[in-house]
Amino acid sequence: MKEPSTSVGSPPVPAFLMKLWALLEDPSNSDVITWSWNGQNFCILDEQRFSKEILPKYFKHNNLSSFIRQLNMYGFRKVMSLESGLLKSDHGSCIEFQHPFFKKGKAELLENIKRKMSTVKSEDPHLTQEDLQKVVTELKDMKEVQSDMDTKLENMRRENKALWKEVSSLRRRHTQQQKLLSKVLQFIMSLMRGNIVMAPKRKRQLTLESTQSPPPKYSRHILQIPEGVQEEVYFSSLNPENSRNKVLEIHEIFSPGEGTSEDYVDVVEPAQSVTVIPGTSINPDGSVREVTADSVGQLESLAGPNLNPGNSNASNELALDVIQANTPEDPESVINAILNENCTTGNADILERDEIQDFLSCIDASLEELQSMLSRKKLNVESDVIDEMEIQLFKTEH
Amino acid sequence: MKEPSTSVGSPPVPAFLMKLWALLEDPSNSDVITWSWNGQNFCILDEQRFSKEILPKYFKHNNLSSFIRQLNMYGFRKVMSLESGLLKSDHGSCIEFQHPFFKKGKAELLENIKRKMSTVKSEDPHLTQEDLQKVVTELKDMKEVQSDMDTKLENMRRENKALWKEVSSLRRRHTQQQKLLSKVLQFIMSLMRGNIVMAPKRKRQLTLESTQSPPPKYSRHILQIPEGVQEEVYFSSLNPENSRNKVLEIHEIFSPGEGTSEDYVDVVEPAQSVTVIPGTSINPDGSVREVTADSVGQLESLAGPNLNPGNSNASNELALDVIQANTPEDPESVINAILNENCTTGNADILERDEIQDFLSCIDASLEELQSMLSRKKLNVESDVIDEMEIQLFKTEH
Amino acid sequence: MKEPSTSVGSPPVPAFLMKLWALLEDPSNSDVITWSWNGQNFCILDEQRFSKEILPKYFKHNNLSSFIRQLNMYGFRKVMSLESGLLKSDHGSCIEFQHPFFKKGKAELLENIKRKMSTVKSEDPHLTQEDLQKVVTELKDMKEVQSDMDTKLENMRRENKALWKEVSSLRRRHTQQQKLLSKVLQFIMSLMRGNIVMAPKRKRQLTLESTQSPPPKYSRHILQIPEGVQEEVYFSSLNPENSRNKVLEIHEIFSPGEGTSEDYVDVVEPAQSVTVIPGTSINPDGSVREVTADSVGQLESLAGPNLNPGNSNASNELALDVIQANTPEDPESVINAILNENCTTGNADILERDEIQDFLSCIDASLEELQSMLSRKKLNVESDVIDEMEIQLFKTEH
DNA sequence: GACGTTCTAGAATATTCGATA
DNA sequence: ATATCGAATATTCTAGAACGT
Repeated sequence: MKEPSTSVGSPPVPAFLMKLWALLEDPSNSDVITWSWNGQNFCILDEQRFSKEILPKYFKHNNLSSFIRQLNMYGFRKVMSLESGLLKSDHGSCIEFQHPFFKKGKAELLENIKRKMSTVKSEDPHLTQEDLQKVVTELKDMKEVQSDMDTKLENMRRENKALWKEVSSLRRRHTQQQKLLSKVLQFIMSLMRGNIVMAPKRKRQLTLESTQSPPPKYSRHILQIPEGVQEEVYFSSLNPENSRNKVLEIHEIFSPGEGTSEDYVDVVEPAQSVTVIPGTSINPDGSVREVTADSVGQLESLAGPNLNPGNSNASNELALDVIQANTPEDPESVINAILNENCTTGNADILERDEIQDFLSCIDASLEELQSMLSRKKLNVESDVIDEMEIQLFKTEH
Repeated sequence: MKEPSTSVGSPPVPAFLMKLWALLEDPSNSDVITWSWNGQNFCILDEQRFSKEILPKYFKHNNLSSFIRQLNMYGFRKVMSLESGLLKSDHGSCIEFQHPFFKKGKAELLENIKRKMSTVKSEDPHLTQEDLQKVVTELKDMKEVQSDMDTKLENMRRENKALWKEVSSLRRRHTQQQKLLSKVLQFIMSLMRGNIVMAPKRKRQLTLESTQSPPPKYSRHILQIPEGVQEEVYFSSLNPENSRNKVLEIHEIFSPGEGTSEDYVDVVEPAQSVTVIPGTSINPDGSVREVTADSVGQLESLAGPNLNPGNSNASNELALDVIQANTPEDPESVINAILNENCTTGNADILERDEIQDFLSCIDASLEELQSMLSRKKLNVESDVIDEMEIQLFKTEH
Repeated sequence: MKEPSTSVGSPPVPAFLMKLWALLEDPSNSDVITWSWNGQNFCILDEQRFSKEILPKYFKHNNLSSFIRQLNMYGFRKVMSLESGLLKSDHGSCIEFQHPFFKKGKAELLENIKRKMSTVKSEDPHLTQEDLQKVVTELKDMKEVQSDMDTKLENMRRENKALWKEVSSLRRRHTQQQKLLSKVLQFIMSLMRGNIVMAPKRKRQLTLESTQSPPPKYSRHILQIPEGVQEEVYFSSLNPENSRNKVLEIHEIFSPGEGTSEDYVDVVEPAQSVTVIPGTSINPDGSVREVTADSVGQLESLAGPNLNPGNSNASNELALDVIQANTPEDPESVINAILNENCTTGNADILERDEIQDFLSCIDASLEELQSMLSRKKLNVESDVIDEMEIQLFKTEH
């Protein structure tokens, strides 16, 4: 008959299991406790005698409950018999237990039977309550924190709205300033030229293509001006190819009838008001509206205000259109466009190039005129010229 | 002998207690189970007989353990006897139990004995524990997330501070630039007029107060320039309709093709320089300080230091004051003011007025001086001068 | 005949079901309780005998109601027979029950029969459970809130990036504009000086190095201009102290008394254009890239492409270098630098110096050239023309 | 610290009673 | 009135925990 080994090398089988095994193997106990008929389980046939006679021989007690406790501790389970719940089942009290690794004749399985661990986990249910309280407290704290953060966020959103508005305003003003500056430049240049051109005979010469003088050496020189020098851009507007009439146009521009300055804002605004605020957009009319991520608003470009005077005035709009075309409905992409837009490339260069060209040709023209003029005589500013000017002014202001 | 009542009115005493009481009161059981010597506890003298003979007579089972379970359920405790630890005390196995409200002869106390609640809560403690663990884990995660977000927020706050400062700086510079530009314009205008006035015969008239000619219509007239039309202020005087000189060029400048009127806003814009940062304000001197929502700080304007020269130095302050007056202590409202501020209205006009005044008086003064100067000598612009000028331009662009 | 197994691995079938099954399988009970004709249900044929004879053999009671209670507990339902509506059909009182998983011969279905849960729970665990549920719900809510906030944050980050880029662009353009303006001023100045200096006697003096006359007071004067007063730089050359014309006015304008350098910063400002965005930096070329707090990137300046014409093209780089030197690797500190940057100090002076030098030399050169040019021809502006203009002006201002 | 003994508690099912629809 | 259910108690089996070895 196989005996469970307590040899070294293998984990020692607990004493209880060894005793239980021995207890069952002892034929002298077979009328009190024995394997079940198929050797799968074991049965305590006489509870009374077992506890009072057998148990003390193997253990330090005579309590069936203690024995059962041990069985449970090692994972044994009671086998429910049909007659378990009988009202008058006085005698057939067969207490049957079972364990997957406790089978008759299979002593080698015993080492698989593990005692349940001490379950050292303090007072779970009790602590749970305390912990839950802590959790609730923390939750409350976190909620406050969240609330604070949300407030901060909202404040920053407002800040940013204001910032965008401010930047938009700055941009607008800058554009206008730029235009003003351009005008001053033009004015200065025309003044110079004007003084020259003013000569009665010279008027004709303003037509660009019709000069007989040698092409301006200067212009050649000017052409060598390194690009990237934006300043030159602005001068481009100075050189109307054949400017003779311009004035009329200006006139219109400057006299919007009532001419309250605010009127200009509106009229103007649409064109440059291209500003995009993520989460916020500034409408063409200057009003700010929110653009939630969810309700994607319309894209708007940051494309700077066009200062393009003269003929190159469409360049910025162009750039804008490009962006808008790409992302007509997606603010995200607009933002991305802004963020990814290479400032050193793209429209800037284009503009610059154009402007430079413009500028240079302007200067060429001016020089040409100057040359031709100067070649003949001094400049005389004649009264009729002024006359014309004033008349012009008068009209426009109306 | 008193019998525990099951009468109405008082909470019914559980069957177990009634049975236990009856069981102890029955003298026929006294050799198996009985009150202790002092009537404070009760003892099971013969475990075997008790479970197999007595119990079935009172309960639906014959298990001592079930009986003990009930005792425990009602709060009874086992009384540890001295011989409990003895190994061979098989016979004196007196199982003794006790309960504060279970005393011999005190049946009225029985109703104080409460069965322990069912504690049936499915898998509450177990699942609760697991769930609570999950909750705690999530809480920790969320805390980290919160922390991260807070950091991000703080960074953005700093960013925005810098942004505001930057924008403030830009605005300030823009304003100054604008002023500079205005002055240039003034200068140009006065120059032009100066040149004109230079005419020998006309000199007189330019002196404002000391002319025999009609009183200075100009100054008077100038003052009548319609407000709000700043551009016209600056340039209107320059371009008489039919003038063939300057005007031409200027003309071009002013007509950037499509000629959106937006260009004009800028000139007026300076008035807008009142900006407030929520949570952050930029002091007039450019320093940034924090304004928490709690400790509402004072609103302050981004309006750069006023460089207003001459008499119009109060214009910016004016605009600022307006806003501050409205919202002297509430940054929120200031932000709102910015956001809702109607770009086409407001202080702009005020400023304009001032600026115009300023401008006009400046011009007046300039003219005066020019007159007096010019009265002595005459300016001659020679053609080669122009030449040089262009050369000069070329050089600088290098 | 199949017997319901109590083997391991499968959830144990409750005793009640086992007993019920055994009870029905026992032919000795067939006259009291049995399967229905089709094996779908089972019937209690004799209520009396069933409860009083059969039940006690299987259960701890003899109450039909208790048995039925158990049936209900396990989901059995009574089958309403046709005679159910009959008034006195006591004899054929066939009590029939049914369960979808309780079918004759289908013992394997028994394990699908589940007892209804106890439903009752004590207060403590119950509340704990509810509380935990609340906590879990709150946690979920908070997570959503967090997610929302994170989204908002991200949007704002993008916004700010765009803002920074925009501001950078504005700054760049402003700087360029400023330079343009400076040139205009220079030009005007040289023009003026030309005009004035044009006076035969004055020419000599303008030549800087080669004059026999007293050294150019202008240049000297200019050099003496207190630093930090940039405005004066630009114009100082214009107004030799005693010049009585325009220049004076301009002068005043540009020197706002105390003349803290900050006022001039703007003119000079380009140097300050070093701005760093926490979490985001704008490269010199204007592109924006992210700078995480972790991987601290390099500070970079917003300083637009340097448009510095002439010799002063290094000014911007200079300023940038200064800041970078201070905080070569720490974006935080850069931000701080921006925030704490004293607008009235620092690099501005440096730049100014350079610019001034540049400017002055430019002007000197211009003057020289102008002188030499003007010495040859003269421009005559005739008075009557001027007259007309002024009249015109008067009119237009209407 | 693992194991053993004991007492008590947990948990599921079982039994009973009464409420409810 | 019946069928189902709620709830308290009861019974059983298993687990927790204290204490000792």
